[in-house]
Amino acid sequence: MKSEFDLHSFLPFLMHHASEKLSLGFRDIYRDRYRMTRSEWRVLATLGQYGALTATEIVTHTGLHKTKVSRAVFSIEKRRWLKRFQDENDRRVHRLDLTAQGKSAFTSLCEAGIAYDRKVRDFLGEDEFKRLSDLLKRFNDL
Amino acid sequence: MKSEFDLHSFLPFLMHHASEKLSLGFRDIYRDRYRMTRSEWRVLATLGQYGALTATEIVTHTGLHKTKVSRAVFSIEKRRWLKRFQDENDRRVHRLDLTAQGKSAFTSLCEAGIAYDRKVRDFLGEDEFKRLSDLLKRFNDL
DNA sequence: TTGATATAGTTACATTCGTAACTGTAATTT
DNA sequence: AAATTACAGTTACGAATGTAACTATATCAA
Repeated sequence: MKSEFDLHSFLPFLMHHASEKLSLGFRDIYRDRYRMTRSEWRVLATLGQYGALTATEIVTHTGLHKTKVSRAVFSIEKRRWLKRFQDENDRRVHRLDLTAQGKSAFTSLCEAGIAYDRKVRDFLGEDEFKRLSDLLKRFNDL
Repeated sequence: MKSEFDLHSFLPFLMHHASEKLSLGFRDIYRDRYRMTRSEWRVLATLGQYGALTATEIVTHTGLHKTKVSRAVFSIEKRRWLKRFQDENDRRVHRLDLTAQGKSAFTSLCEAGIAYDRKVRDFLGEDEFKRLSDLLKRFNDL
């Protein structure tokens, strides 16, 4: 009814759509190539990038819920893509470290990620791409 | 490991985070005020904005999966916020129309939406806000 | 020290989700 | 008109999710 409100111009709606489009485009890759979920991909990417971490550190890096991390770690472990090492000083903690297989999957997906990134960059244009990235980063402070 | 890939600069990741931040900020409002889910809010907003529609039309407008629409319509109907009218020419189809209660909930959430929009606009600045909206719209063509 | 509190990580449970299969109706082909 | 195909919408089912409760360990306070 009347009112100045328009769902299609509402930023949360707009943002969600763009985000889904973008996420799903890349999800097809890790899903088809390795049958991975998004949580699994993120955990793999974080471990690949930073080396051995604890589950809590992965939560901090990714913003994933700790139960998602717990489950993702479990299923990555089942594939033998990572190993746990109990921390000697604090026995609650496990260091999680990618195996050679895990690293090689990570490398393969990194390449795909870089290619995907290039595709999006070409689509938006270099300047706009940069502008968008910067704008999105500001939301961390919202 | 080496490689130029950085998850925190990866656009799908960046976008997802910004999107979640933004969506959840507004979700708190319709969730706390009416115990609604995101799908329900979107269906309500679409019917509120466009008047009576069929489920399929709602799918087209919102991009929601048809099962989500089906379920959201069912639960909005249960609250007596909408009524169904069977189409006379095509008995597969139902026109969905908000009741007075539904309209008043829509109006109330519209106001909240406009206020939220203003908040985000103030945060980003008018120019940046506009720029971001335009950039996001481009993803429809990706 | 012991008792209380905090933290790392997992698990149980109820809810939500997406895929695919289904029901009922309409449109098209033979 | 009968058979086939297409479409609107719902439902069944398995997978994924979030909340809250839990286990085990560590830290802090009395």
